[in-house]
Amino acid sequence: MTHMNDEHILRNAGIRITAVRLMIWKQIRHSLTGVFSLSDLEEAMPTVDRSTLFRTLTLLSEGHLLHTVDDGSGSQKYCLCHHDDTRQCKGHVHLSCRICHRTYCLTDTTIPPVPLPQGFQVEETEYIVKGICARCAAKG
Amino acid sequence: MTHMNDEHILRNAGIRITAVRLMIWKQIRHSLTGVFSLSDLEEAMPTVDRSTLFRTLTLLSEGHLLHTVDDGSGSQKYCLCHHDDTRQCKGHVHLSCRICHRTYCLTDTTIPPVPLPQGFQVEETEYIVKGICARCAAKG
DNA sequence: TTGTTTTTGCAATTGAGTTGCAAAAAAGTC
DNA sequence: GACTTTTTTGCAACTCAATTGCAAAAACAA
Repeated sequence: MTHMNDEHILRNAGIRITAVRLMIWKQIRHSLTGVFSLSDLEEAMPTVDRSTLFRTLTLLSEGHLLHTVDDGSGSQKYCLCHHDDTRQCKGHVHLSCRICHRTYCLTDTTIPPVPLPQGFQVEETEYIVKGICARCAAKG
Repeated sequence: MTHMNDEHILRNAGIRITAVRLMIWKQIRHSLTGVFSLSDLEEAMPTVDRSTLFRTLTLLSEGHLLHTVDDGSGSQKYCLCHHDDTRQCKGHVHLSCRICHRTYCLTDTTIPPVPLPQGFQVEETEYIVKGICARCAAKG
């Protein structure tokens, strides 16, 4: 966790500041919890155009302020990094709920390695547990 | 592996036989290797309509003759089961190549378990290693 | 056969992601 | 500050895979 303010964080990631970008970043950092999709963000910020949101998410990901999560739902998800830089926080397990379609980060559960065939160059590993989350299971 | 013929396999899975379904099943069983997408199947069988292929894939999956693979590419993949029933062969690791977009099944590499939070009901687990496959790495 | 149900092919729709382009905003220059 | 250049934004349009409604064709049943 950092004590930098939002402007500093963006600038530090090499992202030029604009009113819209700052607004989007603040929304993500302060209001969206856990893993979210472009649609979630769109819903939270109906005044900003989808393409702008999309481009900003891409920018934030490239700046390593967000990381992308493939939860197997077919739609790209994003996740705020708990470190200053996503490169320090990759490789943890995600839970994906079939009922509420929420995806949860198990930030502290790192992905156990497996033996891989010779010659395959690993870039990224996803470990997704699909099922029913505690909240939905409780409801019935 | 089974010594049943194709008709028997389908009937056994509770799928009614039609000429088209049999043709699709034979194509998958005898000609498509590894993990494939609807588009791959479409390409291999241009005379059959995409919606029919799609509905048949769904049917085969529901009958546990195929299993679905989320390789994070955004498009659904399918994989022929090496057992008679997909329920016996879930939970192995997949490799996904960023260059050729092929997905490989590591049939014998089971997914190592991780500790999960109380209350989450697991239904399925995906372990996907993304990167560059040996073939593409060799090319350059 | 004839009538009923299921399956298929076509066309259309959905939904997420993505792009081209002109207007608006920001940055740079005098 | 005024003017020019560059970047960003919003709109509309497009792509691509998945999915559905519906009428015709095929399979099944009596």
